[in-house]
Amino acid sequence: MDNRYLQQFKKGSLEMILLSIIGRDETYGYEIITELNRSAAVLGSAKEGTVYPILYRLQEGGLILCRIAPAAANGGSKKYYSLTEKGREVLNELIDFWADYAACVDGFLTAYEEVSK
Amino acid sequence: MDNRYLQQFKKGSLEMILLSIIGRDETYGYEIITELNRSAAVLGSAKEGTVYPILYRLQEGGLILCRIAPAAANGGSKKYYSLTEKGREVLNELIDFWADYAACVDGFLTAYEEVSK
DNA sequence: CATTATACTTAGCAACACTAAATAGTGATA
DNA sequence: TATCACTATTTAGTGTTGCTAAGTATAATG
Repeated sequence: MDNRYLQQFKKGSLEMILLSIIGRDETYGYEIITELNRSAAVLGSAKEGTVYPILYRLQEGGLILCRIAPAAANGGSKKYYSLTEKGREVLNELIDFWADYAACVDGFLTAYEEVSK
Repeated sequence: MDNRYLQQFKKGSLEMILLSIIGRDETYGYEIITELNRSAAVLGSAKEGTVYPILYRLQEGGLILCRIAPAAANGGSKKYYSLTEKGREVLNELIDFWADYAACVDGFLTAYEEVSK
């Protein structure tokens, strides 16, 4: 299974996933990375160079906001992110849109399977 | 709803969708475009600059092969594409992978909805 | 003091969908 | 026959995204 497809599938949905994680409770980049690597093996291993730029982009777009916490035990200082009102609205729209989109894709795949079986 | 997300969601899955359409029956670029625009409104309007490069890429990778048909009534000559054995294998793997991937995404989204309701 | 773990930053790259325009053949219509 | 509409394909250039790979910085541990 070519790893290229995984990389492409992620596009767009990774941003939505980060919003949904932050929407559960405020969290920071490193924790998001470890969470993804622990509970989402199908996504492959999430890297810093992927996650942090998404966080900056979301902040830039006003979808999340940042609270800097002092350095905790054994580590650097954390940047806690939480959803803004706009972020929550966009996430809810994205969730609806994702459902439509996935249903559309499934439509093509089942149509293929109907014919090819 | 920012149109940007749609464009990103498509990445990777559009290639899979084209494979599934070709896998139903041999077809050509223009027909794929009209089919997408007719029955997949959620994908937005499919453009030539999107579909044809994917076809070339799939052919390059040995997933589909091409048969040139003479000009039909009222139109130019068509290039009919069909799945190769390799293409069928890859498509089947992609379908399985897509199911896992979509389930993973849905997992994050429902986890968010559990908390935020 | 070196190591380990935590936490964030960023320059450069590759892949993909899109924009936009072009080419070319066919049939109909005036 | 000149023009238009429709069919069908091609392709150069662009923007967004995730990844690679390297770096900075803090604090506990031994």
